[in-house]
Amino acid sequence: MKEPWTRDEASAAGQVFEDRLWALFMEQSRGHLHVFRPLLDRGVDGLLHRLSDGAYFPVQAKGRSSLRKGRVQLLVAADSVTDDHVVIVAGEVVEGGVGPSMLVIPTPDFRHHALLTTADGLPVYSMSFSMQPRSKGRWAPWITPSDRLVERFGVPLGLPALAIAPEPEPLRRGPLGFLGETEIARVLAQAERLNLFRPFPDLETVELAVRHLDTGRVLGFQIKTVSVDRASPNRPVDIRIASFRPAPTTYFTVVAWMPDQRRFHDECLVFPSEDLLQFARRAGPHYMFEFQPGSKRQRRLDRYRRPVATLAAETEGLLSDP
DNA sequence: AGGATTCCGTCGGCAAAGCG
DNA sequence: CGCTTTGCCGACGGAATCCT
Repeated sequence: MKEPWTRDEASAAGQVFEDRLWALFMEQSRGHLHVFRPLLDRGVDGLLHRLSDGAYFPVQAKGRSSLRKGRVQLLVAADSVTDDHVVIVAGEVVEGGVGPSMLVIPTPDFRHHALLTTADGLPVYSMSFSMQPRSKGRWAPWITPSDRLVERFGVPLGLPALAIAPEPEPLRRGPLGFLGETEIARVLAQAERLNLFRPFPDLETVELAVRHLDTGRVLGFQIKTVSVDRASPNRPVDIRIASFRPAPTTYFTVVAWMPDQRRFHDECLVFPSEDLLQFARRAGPHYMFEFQPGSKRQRRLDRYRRPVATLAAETEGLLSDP
């Protein structure tokens, strides 16, 4: 048994707990559940993406480095558990791993069963739960063995590992793709009520997940970048068929970099992944179509053309209640 | 023997201390 | 100031013990 975490190590312990949690999800789901982490912490520590149906689960992780009489105690500010979509996952950090069981509980249930008290005049929820699963306290319905976490998110244990198609090109997403992804993140970051997430690790076809802070709805953007100039104003966009997973929550956006002007074209494409086959064709291992920003001749793409500047507002609209 | 009582570890709750 | 840990207390419930 090593020395207990000191005070200034406590926040580090929280980080360790988070990382072990994400690793557990990846390990237990065999690739069927992907982890996204926030670019900016706005109350959600991670998004779990269930590949079978595209569902997203926002997760708030609560790790404790010491038990209190064999129990994990949580005191959380009331205003930090107001989002009903969030699932709280709490557990213990032990040397080299996590405790044998965890609390996996939706925020509304947590608020309902925890004690609402005050700390220095501010409302705080207080609770504690035992590591022993035999206990039959009020929290028992949400206590889960740490090695069966994914079942709480609708992913059965023992699934065959999801084959990850090896990418033929060593640089599947080169500097240009990163530039486009960063541009979309920059534009979306301007929306006050959107929270951005990136996959962790970076093997998801969805490259950016966007969550609305008010409605809790999530969509994933697959970002494609083309480079256009006078000589080649019309450039192909290809999507690997092996990794293409259309889902109602998945959208594509295509931005056009203009290297001679060192900026992006004002026009981009935004379309639901389920629309792709309406205008793309098969080309070997890829689906393919051409994008020419500003063109009047690609009629089938017209309904998806957008000014980049309106992307944030458009995304907020997509995530608002219908 | 059977019911009542006591005991004790666990659980829930609350406040405050500790710490950078 | 924000966050986690610590101290302390009362309620609960199962089990051991006691009483008649």
